[in-house]
Amino acid sequence: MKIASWNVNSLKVRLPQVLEWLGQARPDILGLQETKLTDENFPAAEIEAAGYHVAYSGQKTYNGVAVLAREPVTDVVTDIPGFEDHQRRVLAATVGSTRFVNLYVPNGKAVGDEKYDYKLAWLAHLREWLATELETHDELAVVGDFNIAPEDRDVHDPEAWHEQVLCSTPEREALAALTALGLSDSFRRFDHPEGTFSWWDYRMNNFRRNRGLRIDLILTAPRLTERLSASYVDRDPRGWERPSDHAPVVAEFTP
DNA sequence: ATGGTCGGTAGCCGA
Repeated sequence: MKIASWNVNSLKVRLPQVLEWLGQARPDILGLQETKLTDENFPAAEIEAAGYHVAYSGQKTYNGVAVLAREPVTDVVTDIPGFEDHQRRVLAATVGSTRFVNLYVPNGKAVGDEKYDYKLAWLAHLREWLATELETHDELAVVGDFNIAPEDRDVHDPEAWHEQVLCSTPEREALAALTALGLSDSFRRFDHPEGTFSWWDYRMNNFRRNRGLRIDLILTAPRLTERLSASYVDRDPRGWERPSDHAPVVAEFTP
């Protein structure tokens, strides 16, 4: 089994690349973030024609998440229970025996900004929800754009990013509170070259210079962690014409 | 030199 996560920064623009990548990578489940499409504008027919079932939760202009899967998608949840939010950032679904939680974690804008406080509150509610999801689903995967670089080795220039948004101690502690539930950062179960990132700002030729951060993660519950056979970033689509600023991240499991 | 690019939208905001 192969699962993946990709912040596409507008599915309207990136649909051809998503279809291309589905064709070559053939993931069983793919979580998309920043679709930036209302549900009535979601390109479900094109995705289904590529052999994928799909569930989506979107809004105009901002945010928006979707789950694409080769098997039917059921038991869809689009909000953190008990946390009122008009921003479409959550899509949990069951695919086969896998419980798949796809997230677009708030960016936070800057440490101390009201958006930063919203981010930390959002993550605190997420933790409570995932604790209950873990009680009911052994094969839980939590994927998405977490907008948090877990450690300094996930940052091209840790000094420049020190205590900045995406790297601050409260954000990292909020992420650590998720992994403390028993969810493993699958990427770190394997060896990787230094400077492996998943997001590179469009500005300043940051991709060419590999000035990036690893903020797109696949967290796995123990029953999936023990079956992990690979976890990596597929950098290729970031180098395509008119790319997203994020690359897909992938995890593979033995049957 | 304190910006720099995208995408969506509408003449700026968010990332």
